[in-house]
Amino acid sequence: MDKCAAACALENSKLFEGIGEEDIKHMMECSGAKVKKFRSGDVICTFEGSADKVGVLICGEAELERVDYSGNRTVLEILAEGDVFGQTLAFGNLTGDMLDVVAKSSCQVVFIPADFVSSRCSNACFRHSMFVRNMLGIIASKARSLSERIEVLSNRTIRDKLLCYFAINCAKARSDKFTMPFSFTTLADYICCDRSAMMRELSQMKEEGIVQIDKREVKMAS
Amino acid sequence: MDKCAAACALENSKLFEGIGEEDIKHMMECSGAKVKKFRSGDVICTFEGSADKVGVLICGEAELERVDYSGNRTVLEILAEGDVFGQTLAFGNLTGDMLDVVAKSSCQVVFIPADFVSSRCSNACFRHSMFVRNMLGIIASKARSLSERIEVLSNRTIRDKLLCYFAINCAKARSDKFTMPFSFTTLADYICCDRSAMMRELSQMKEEGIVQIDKREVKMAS
DNA sequence: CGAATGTTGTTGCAACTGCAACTTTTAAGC
DNA sequence: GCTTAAAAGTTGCAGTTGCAACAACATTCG
Repeated sequence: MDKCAAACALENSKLFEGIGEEDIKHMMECSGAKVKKFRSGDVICTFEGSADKVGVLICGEAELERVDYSGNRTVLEILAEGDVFGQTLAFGNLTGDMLDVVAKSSCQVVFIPADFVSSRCSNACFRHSMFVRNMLGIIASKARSLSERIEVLSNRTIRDKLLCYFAINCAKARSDKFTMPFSFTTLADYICCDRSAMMRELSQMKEEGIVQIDKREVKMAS
Repeated sequence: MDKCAAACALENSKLFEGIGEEDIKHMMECSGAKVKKFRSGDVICTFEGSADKVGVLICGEAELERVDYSGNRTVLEILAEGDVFGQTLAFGNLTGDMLDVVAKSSCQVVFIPADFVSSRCSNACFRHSMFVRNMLGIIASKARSLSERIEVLSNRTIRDKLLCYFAINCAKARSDKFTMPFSFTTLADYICCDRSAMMRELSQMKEEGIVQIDKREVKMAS
């Protein structure tokens, strides 16, 4: 038995916030949604001929990854509990690269047919509008985090990307320090640059006294 | 009189799709939304102490721009008719840089208090849920275009960024060519690199016969 | 425990890119 | 139609970055 299955249930998800257990059950039937479980390393979803479903990560951690023609892996998105992914919402995979969502720990995922979200519920579920409203909140926060990443990526040098990323996270923590949610290897993917080049830049910044780094805690000089 | 004011009205916006003219009028009052007009060059919105409003570009073109501490202008987003912007949805302006939405032509914008979108309508408007559903569609398409840009930016070299951008747009046009919606100067901002460096790369690519460029029409070699 | 796997940290070098400083073309405004 | 501003197109150069190839830790797991 994995932790995930025991600890989490549908009613804890942002998606069903404010909706009673009974109603959720009814909606799951009404929409034709399905819950699936995955183990760390499993491919949750590939953007190939997949039907138009929306996936919601109920619990666990996952990543949306791209593998381009020359084999480079890029983390396009880091997905946490409550995050949404899906063909309609994300990438149309227009470039032909491999694109998939991979579990980074034990995961539980709900797949909901996209038309249930966007159309009127044909069964006229009582809670349907609440569900749409919750979905709105989730996607809005997704848009926020995408925007945030673009803000980081819009910087032209590695140093500026790092400073921007650090500044944003310090601001979030309302402090001059914060703890990175992932490894430096993943950070390099997140800011889209070579890991060794990033490490070189980090070393220099440490030497110049701009930042202090202890494990995954980053502290910026005032 | 500018074209914009004559040609467009609220009911043509995606936001009010499927909602009757009368209902729209009622909702506008109910929500406390306001319509404002802008001319090319006007600053539509600054992300300073602004209240929590959602802006919808009803007609015209605008850009979300950032000006960093050293004066570099970056186009963070290109906004077209029906696009949404706002503090909650976009950047929290955590880095302290200047951030504003600037009109690129005559524009009409609706400002809607954010709580009207996310909360239950206290007046229990009949069309409120339809409105939320439309907003969902708009934000989802925004998330899509943000994702698309991240896909472009995640490439490490200018050449790969260009190829990615071209590939996506050819795929959208279902053709081996497409017409750029903006200038090369703006494209450089969009892919976040130096314009002259981009032009240099483009020249080389033309020489190598990878692409053909005529004005704003880009054609890729099969 | 020891092996295997993943993360951190470094370095040399060639290639790429940002910057500055121009000229030439287009487009826009009066 | 003329003036002005914006966009396109070039180039040299110095500084940055990607790439390849390691070494040193750290973690996980049978």
